[in-house]
Amino acid sequence: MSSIRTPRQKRGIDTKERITKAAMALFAERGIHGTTSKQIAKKAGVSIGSFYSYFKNKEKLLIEMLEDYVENHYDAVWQALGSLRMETLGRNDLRTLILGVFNAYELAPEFHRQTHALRYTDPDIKRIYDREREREVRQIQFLIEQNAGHMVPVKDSRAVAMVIHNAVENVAHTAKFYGTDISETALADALADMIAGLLLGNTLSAIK
Amino acid sequence: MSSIRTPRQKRGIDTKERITKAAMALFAERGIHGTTSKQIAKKAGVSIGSFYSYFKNKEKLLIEMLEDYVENHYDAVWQALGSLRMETLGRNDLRTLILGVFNAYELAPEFHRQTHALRYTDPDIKRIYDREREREVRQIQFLIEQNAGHMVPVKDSRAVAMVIHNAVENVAHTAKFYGTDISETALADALADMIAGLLLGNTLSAIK
Amino acid sequence: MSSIRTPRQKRGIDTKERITKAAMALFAERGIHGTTSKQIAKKAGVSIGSFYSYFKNKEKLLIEMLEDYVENHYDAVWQALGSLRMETLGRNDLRTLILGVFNAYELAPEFHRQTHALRYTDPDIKRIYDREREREVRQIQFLIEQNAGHMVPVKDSRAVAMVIHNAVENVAHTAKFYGTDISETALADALADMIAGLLLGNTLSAIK
Amino acid sequence: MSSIRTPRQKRGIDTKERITKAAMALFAERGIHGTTSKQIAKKAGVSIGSFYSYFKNKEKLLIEMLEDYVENHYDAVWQALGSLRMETLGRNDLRTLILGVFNAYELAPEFHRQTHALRYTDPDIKRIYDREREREVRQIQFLIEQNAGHMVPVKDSRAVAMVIHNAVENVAHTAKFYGTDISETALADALADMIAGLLLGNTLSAIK
DNA sequence: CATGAATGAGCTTTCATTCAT
DNA sequence: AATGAATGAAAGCTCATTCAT
Repeated sequence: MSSIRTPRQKRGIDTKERITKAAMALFAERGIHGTTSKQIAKKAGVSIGSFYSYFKNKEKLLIEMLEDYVENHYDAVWQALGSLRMETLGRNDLRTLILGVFNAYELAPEFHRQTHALRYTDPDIKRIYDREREREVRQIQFLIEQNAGHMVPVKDSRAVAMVIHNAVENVAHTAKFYGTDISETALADALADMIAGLLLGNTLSAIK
Repeated sequence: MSSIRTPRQKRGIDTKERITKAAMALFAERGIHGTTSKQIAKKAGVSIGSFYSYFKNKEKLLIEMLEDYVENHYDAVWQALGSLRMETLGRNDLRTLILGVFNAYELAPEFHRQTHALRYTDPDIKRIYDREREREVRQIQFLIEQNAGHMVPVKDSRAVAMVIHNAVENVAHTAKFYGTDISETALADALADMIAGLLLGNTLSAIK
Repeated sequence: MSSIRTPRQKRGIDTKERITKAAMALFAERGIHGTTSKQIAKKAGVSIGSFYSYFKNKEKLLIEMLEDYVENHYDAVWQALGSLRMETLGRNDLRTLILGVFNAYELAPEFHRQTHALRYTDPDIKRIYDREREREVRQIQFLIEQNAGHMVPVKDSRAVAMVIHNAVENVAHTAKFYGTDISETALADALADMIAGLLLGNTLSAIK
Repeated sequence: MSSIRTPRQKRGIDTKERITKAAMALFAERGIHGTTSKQIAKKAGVSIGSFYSYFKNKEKLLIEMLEDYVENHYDAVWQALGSLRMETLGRNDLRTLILGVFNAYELAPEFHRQTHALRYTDPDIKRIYDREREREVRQIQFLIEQNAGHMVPVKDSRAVAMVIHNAVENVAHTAKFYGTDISETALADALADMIAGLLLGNTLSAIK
């Protein structure tokens, strides 16, 4: 019966958004597992019944929020790309890109952290993050292949792209989630050197 | 008060071990959050009362198991190190080390995956993994500094060590937790190239 | 969070009352400590979830019930007062008042007995009974002071009021809770004589 | 089987006493319900198995302790009596006796408070306190009857004795358990006046 | 005799979800 | 459409007591 409502009018859209906003705030504040559907409904100023007419269940709400989020995160990650000219791509451009990635985590760090935890555990969430990873790896791979002429030749561009992606992602997590006494710029420098060493065969920047 | 039993006799040690074994199996099978203390006790063939006389609560059991585990994991990660001579450390030695790290994940992959998820969420677990990371980063940093003579000079050895650690860790997670169509050896090759590019300034191996 | 429901509609009020009634019956039957929240819910024909949406916990239920009860008990204790004229207050009026107090215990003797036991032990319950005692002592003190003209002068009217209160209370407990072979009227007579001896300086009644 | 040990040798007596002492301290500290048999055994430096070979169960321990205690309490209550000459018993002697009763509560006030709470609830404890009350009431009644010549004649000496006992007991509880801003001496004065008014027909003391 | 490991019934409480109004 | 009262499975944990060693 009770089919899930897909809001078409303004009021419905507002309500759905209010729920999403409330959930985002509460997830950040007390964790996903620590937040109950009642709390979300209350914070959104909506009855629990309404909540369940907009979202089949808590899990579906989370999935929907996450799909939205990764879209935005992806855009934020790659927005710096537009301003770079590939033919002259150098170690400092890598550094800029990396800092752009770090920045993208400011969008909703707690939500990212919380959901990424579930990637190890929840198959639906894993699927979303895996799909996202695939997109980013392909993007990196595309860049490598497009610029093969200016770079050290690469045996397995997909493996290389994956390794670069994983390195950047985990260093971003260290910087943004786990914390470290090392500064973000120092991390970005080392990371840029490492990737430059691989792709550009040029480690002079590290020597400087 | 509720003094936790520290078993001294054979029987007590057996019991504690049986609980730990049962927990390990169940955590892998249905996840940490999906496993109840009653289930663990039942699988261990022990009363729930016994469970709670050996462990203050589920959390404490987990912590104790994890402390044990990371110790073993650390040993497994670095065991390949003994057979290497630093003066001649080359790209292929890095590759061997990396495959050794991948291998260390076979110890208890599901347990590692499940607990690492909680690193984002549970402060006690975060502390353990952070401590472990520190240990490994220091080890890498030590290697870098010891072999400074044979390597490309490095500006900030701690940041470099952290970046290398993060890269290897996340690629291992991709290989062992998230899954990918890329083979482990291809990943290890790309990773070895990347680190060699940074430290050895020598990417010919990638070109071969 | 776990916002406790304050029922506004008929259904909710019914439910809350059903819980209260069931609790009252079970407390009398098997004691407060011997009654579980599940039993109460079951007897009230309500789910355990409902129980906990009306009362934060068993303790809070008890407190709410007790606050209600002492209010009614107080009214019952003093209702006989209205018909007395102070200027002519005599030993027999005291006797009437005392029997009125005894009677007030018929409201819910088991509940009174059970909760009064906790006065020695539970701070919240102690607070309620202490507040009630204060109210009654003030009432007695007021009567003494209002009628100072017709009475033996009293040095410390508050101490005297407390002593009278305590005497009447404990004799009522003997009559209603602990039991004795002495009849209630005999106790009331002795008590009236004692108080009359103190306030009216007139113990002839005892001789009669 | 496991019949309860009645210790005849010194060591056994010591052990039993150590358990009793430990229980007394813990009952005072955390309440009777808040104390577990394990805690008692631990504090007594005895195994839980030993505990149960000296006492059939926690309840029996409590009963045994209480029987002992009321004996001592009774002695303490009446010790002031020896020094009084009945023929000349006056209001101030009553006051002295009352202060003696108050004092007797210093023996183990928390234990008295805790156990007296159970009088309303636990039949075995009720029996002990009822028996004790009977003893004291008889003692008072005896005094009244012995001194009938010097006193206002009394209709029902048993009822009078009960009323006096109840008054004194409850005022002692107010002073020692519930607490009040009225001083103990003020309470004793008012109480002495009240009893004197009943027995001695003499309230001049109150007037001074 | 002493020990303390083991037992397990039973308690309180939470929360995702449903459905009558 | 919106509401929120009602549900109940299920979790974590305690503690008096027993009995094999």
